[in-house]
Amino acid sequence: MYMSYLLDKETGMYSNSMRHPTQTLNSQNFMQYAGFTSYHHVTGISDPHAQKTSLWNPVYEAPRELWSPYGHSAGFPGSSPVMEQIRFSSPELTTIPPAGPGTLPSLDSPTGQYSPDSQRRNSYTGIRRNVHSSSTGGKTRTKDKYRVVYTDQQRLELEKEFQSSIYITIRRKTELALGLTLSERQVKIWFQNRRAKERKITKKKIQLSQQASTTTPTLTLTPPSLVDPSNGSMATSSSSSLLSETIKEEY
DNA sequence: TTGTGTTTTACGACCTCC
DNA sequence: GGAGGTCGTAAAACACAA
Repeated sequence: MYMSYLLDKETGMYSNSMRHPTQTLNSQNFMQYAGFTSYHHVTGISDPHAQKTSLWNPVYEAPRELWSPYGHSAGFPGSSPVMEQIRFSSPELTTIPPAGPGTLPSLDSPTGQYSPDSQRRNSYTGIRRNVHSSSTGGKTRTKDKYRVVYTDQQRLELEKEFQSSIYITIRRKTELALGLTLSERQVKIWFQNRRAKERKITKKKIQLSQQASTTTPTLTLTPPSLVDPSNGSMATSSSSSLLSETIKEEY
């Protein structure tokens, strides 16, 4: 067990975690992403596995029962009302434009200096990039612990994969690790942390809905106006940003 | 600018499954 | 026994109000 850890650390871990100035998303691949979390820059860029996603083999999905303890009802985590709201409250998850077929956006894209966050808080991104480019190889080290900041690109792809399935297969983990130049261990841990985050959000949602039901019984968790009547998914743009704001306020 | 709260990586402990 | 799961936590990175 620990052998693999060491191998990971020696090979892939932290090898590329420096946030290079050019290692950001191409502007055309970004969409407004108001409220998933303040740190995410998730959006509609081309999904290298878009076809694969649509043809996602259920075999690769984690057992459904594994979701239930964490507020996931049977089926995709988004199938419960709570999860539905959470999962599809992010514009980038509902309004991803059909991007170029099956390629990861170039990490070297010279035009990739744009992100939703950069729109919202330019000063922040500037500082942020300076921090990562000027520190010791993009790593910060205190005592014996590293904590690197993943690039927008890496987060985006990981997030998209998470939307496909909250559990990643070994194969996809390997592919993602290669594609994002992360170690498989990093991908695995990212998914673990992401699931924990999802559970946390779900828990919060449930608490709030319970509180709301006790105070205002008629209050619905998902206003009909936020649901796209055509397909039942969350509406986009303004309505989603409204919902995102709601989620954001919960923190 | 600074203090404080939140989010994001990363890890260890422990558990389950194969 | 190894791999990967959750849970809890540390600490860096970041947001934001004062």
